[in-house]
Amino acid sequence: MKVDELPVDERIKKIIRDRGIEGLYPPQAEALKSGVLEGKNLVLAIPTASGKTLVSEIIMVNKLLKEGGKAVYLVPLKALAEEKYREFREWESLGVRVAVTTGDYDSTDEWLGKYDIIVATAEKFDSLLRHSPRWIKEVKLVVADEVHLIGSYDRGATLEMILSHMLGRAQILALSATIGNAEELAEWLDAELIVSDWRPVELRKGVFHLGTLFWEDGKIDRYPENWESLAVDAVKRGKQALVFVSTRQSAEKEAVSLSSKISRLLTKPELRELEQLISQIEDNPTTEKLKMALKGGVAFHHAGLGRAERTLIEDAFREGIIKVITATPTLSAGLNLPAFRVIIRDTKRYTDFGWTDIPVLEIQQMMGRAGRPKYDKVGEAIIVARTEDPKGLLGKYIQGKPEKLFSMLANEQAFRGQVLALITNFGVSNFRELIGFLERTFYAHQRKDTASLEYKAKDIVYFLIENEFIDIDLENNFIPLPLGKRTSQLYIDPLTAKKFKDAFPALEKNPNPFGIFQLIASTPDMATLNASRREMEDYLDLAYELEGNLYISIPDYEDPRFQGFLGQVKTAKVLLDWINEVPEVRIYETYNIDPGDLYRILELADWLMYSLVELYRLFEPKEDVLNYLSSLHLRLRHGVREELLELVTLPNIGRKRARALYNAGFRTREDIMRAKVKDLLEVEGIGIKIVEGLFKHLGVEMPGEAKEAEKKDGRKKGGTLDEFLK
DNA sequence: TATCGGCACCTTTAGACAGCATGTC
DNA sequence: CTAAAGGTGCCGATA
Repeated sequence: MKVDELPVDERIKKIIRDRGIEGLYPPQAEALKSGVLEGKNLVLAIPTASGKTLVSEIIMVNKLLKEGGKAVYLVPLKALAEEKYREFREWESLGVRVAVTTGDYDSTDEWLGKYDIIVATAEKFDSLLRHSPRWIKEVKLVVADEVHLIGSYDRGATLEMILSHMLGRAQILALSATIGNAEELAEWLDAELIVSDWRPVELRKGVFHLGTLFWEDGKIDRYPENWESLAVDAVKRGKQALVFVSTRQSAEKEAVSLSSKISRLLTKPELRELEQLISQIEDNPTTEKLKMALKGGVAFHHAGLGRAERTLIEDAFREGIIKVITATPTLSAGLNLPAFRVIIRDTKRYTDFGWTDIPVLEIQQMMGRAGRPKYDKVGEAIIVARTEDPKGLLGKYIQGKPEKLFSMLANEQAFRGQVLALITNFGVSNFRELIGFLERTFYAHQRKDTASLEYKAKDIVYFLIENEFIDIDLENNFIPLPLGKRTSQLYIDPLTAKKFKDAFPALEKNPNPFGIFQLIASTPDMATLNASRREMEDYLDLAYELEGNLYISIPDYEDPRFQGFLGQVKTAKVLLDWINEVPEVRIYETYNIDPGDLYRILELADWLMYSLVELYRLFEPKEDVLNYLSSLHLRLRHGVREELLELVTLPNIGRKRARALYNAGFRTREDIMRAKVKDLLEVEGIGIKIVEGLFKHLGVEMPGEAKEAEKKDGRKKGGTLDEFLK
């Protein structure tokens, strides 16, 4: 189908043609002819990179131009939200205003009212629904990207609830990977269904076993026995490869190993570019290995890397500077990062239940990464059989069908929060109405019988009443209580809120960081570290040493919570180090964690600490305790001791610069306002740009001497910070 | 007696969403 | 519930 023939606004066609697109892919054309443009719901199950985004763009913009209102685009990852936001902004030339909102970004509900397309993570939109801003009723279209995540154990329920809420209130466009029961999903959504495996780049799939590569069409290629030759071969042919493995350690090891083989194939300019790349990376134990691998044009990619490193690697791979990435599943569902050849080294994964086969759906998504649309005629996806039977892998993952999707609404933790929200935020005022709502869900559609779900809902309602989240009157009507409302808005698990509430009496008597951090770490919303076998004794000792500061009693060795408790102690200790200004690198070394792990822990602890303070407010707070908690929250956010809290509010001043300033004698805002530029520049980490920012913020005129100082800037600074850290 | 190599046993294991008020090193 | 790689520590052999 030609773009010109599209039954949409002329301005849309022009923008598409300006992108260099003249014709639509068959599945795109089919989708647009399905009736979506007339307002019908649609489930579109087609491979990644076959143009789902363009279809949704056309549908969104056409609807907005025709009817006004708003479109919401839901994604599963924050990084994906940013990516889509950048893409959609192209439509701003038509007067369509685009916004992103995730936990990282702006959240003032009414602020979003000014925008037409809102890109959001599912959880963020769920949270927005709970706050019910006025503009919600203007939402006329919801696009759910990666809708198959409805079947994800921990996050599926959220998506399912959003769609249950919006079904009938807005048009729904559900974008899915190929799944086993797309019809079922479409029936539920009262939607047209389009399934296709058409791809813009041909995909060849095969299994590699001991040097033999069995293609699905029966052809056979021979390689050296080690699977690494597949990656080396791709680079030899001037292409790139993506290698999926199951553990971080493997990713790092294989990256370094491949690097030595691939560096020989690189040209001088390529090596120089890599050197340049390496010089941009900050030093820590994790990046040391990364740098080693990068010397040969290879990188590993996993959640232990910091954000800066991740984006650096992704960008350099897109530009072709990096030839091979070895990755854990971080990359399997995330960003758009295709490569000529995808090599799947592992098809098993470690979970809470031990080692399990990775679902067909996920392996197929990894394989779908093969082939760069503008550069390759074909893409190759190869599964490596090491100990497995190659025929079995071929049958299961290449010729086999992906799994069916199952509703995960009944997942206890997710359901608990959703039931609470229905009562406190969505006006469900008795059990009958609750059941009424549940009957609209995918769970009900799929299972027909909602008896077990009702049973669970009843248990949760009792739990909520017993713990004063809600009340129930004589006519069995639900009455939301402040604890329930706040818990739902804070978006924390009711169980987390209960733990906080139960701890308040003890906390009031002895507010202290260790006890509070252990409490936070014991919460189901927190990702805790695990104490390794050899660390166990250390953390047990620490727990006994600080026993008086804990708000719980230390579990017995035989207690099933024992192992978890030690992990909580370890997590609490990391947080303790953080607020005592222990340098990051030392934290990585001491606790054997990666930068990404620390970032994650801090992000969660910050959110939960805020929630703790907010909930404490509801229970006749004592002034001094409240102040203590607020101050501890700030220390946690900035990673500083109490005395730096004032400095750290200044722009561009974090824990390091604040400490350097403080030790150099600049202890308050006034100190800085009175300071000479020359003296400030003496402080480690403070350059002319920072001083300008500080003075601007404080409303101080920049004296003329500053220009002169700028020339001198760059020489060695006094080592105040190092001195402190000794 | 110090050092090395082999071998059996032990240990460990992916990822990432949410609040709020504005700017890290 | 369904594994496999890397690390650790012991043992004995060797110089």
